[in-house]
Amino acid sequence: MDSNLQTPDQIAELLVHVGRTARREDAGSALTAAQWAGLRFFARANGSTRTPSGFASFQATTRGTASQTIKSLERMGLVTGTRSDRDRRSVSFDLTDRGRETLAQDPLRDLIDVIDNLGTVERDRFLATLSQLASTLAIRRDLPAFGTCQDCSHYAQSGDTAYCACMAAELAIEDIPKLCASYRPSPAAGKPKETRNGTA
Amino acid sequence: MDSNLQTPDQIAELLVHVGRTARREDAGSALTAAQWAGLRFFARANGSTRTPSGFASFQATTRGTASQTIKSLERMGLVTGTRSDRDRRSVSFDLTDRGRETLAQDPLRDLIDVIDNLGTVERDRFLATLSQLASTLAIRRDLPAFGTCQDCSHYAQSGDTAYCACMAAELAIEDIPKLCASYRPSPAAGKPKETRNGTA
DNA sequence: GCTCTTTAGTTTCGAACCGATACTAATCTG
DNA sequence: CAGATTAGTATCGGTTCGAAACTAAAGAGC
Repeated sequence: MDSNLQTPDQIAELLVHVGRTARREDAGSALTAAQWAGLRFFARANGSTRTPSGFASFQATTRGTASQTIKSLERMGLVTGTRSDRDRRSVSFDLTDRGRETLAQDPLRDLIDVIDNLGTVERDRFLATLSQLASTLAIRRDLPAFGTCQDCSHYAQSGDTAYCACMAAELAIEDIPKLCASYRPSPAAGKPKETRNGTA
Repeated sequence: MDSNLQTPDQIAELLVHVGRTARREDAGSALTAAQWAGLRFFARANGSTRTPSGFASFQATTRGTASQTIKSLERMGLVTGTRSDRDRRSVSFDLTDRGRETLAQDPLRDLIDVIDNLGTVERDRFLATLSQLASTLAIRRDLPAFGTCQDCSHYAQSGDTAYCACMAAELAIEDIPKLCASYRPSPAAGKPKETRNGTA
């Protein structure tokens, strides 16, 4: 009971610790921590999100810093940028083949493997709690929440096609499980309840 | 099901992301991220662990870097070091009163509050999974696991006094819930089973 | 006793990371 | 079409961090 009071502290610290330990091992590795983060981000974020600005807010850093990191990845031939047609200011980055090869050696793989060995139920529960922490924390800090489209309240599935109320457009199939900067947690996120198809 | 394959990736990335977001906010804050980490560590680690080396492996950094961080904390009057009598090479650091005051404004408090708002069951489950990840990952990386003495297989309670098989000595009461670098997960860690007072 | 090795801690140096600032260019507002 | 806003880039300087070299204490082997 006395130890119960400091449990949240323990958890918070442990969480930071695991995050840090997992990221580490950049030494001797081909890329720096920031570069790995970039590579991961561009692999997992949807089309409208994998821009310098998107990466900057995901990393909780400035656009200038993000731009540098991206440039270094580009110099190494791991990502390529293409300007958007709809907004000529905006640049979207994709992994090259070499980028994908490199990502396969992500030092985070150790952590991924360890997570993979959890039971399905435990893993899903863990993910649910973790997402909730992420959203709540982001709201508290007034930062974008960064969840996947499929869990987003902007998301609606109608027949074969998916629709995003935020973009006011159809959603590419490959973008459904990807990260979006405009993510807004849907009311029942994480709980495998029956879906309430409300007013949307 | 196809999304199931990448769930571990998602979790891993999210974990790193939350860790990073939570640590952030050093800007405008009195201390840097590394300094906060040090302050936290020296507040939560037991006597034989809160040394420069202990901090270094907890942070997954080098002893040199750890030494610098500690020195800066010492200059600010937040920690004080005392040489061990048993080993004149070793220095143990404690928080000063100012250190404790400062720690109360830990930017991690946001995350702690968010965790605090979880239900008890969910929180405990989350902690159990997280600790398991931490231990497994540490073993895989051949790093110290850093758990609390009370969950350690070296720990034995006999009547009023606690004993640590690793130090081959009695354990101070205040050290029982603290972090130790020599931590080894006990077989039934995390599961609130009845205690098996075995051979120790 | 004495040497060799290992371990705790510190120092120094160079590279990186990152935030701030100033800038260009495209879009939006009215 | 002028002003405001937003996406992205370039440059500068401070901070941090990892690698390597170093001192000093403890242990190992004889």
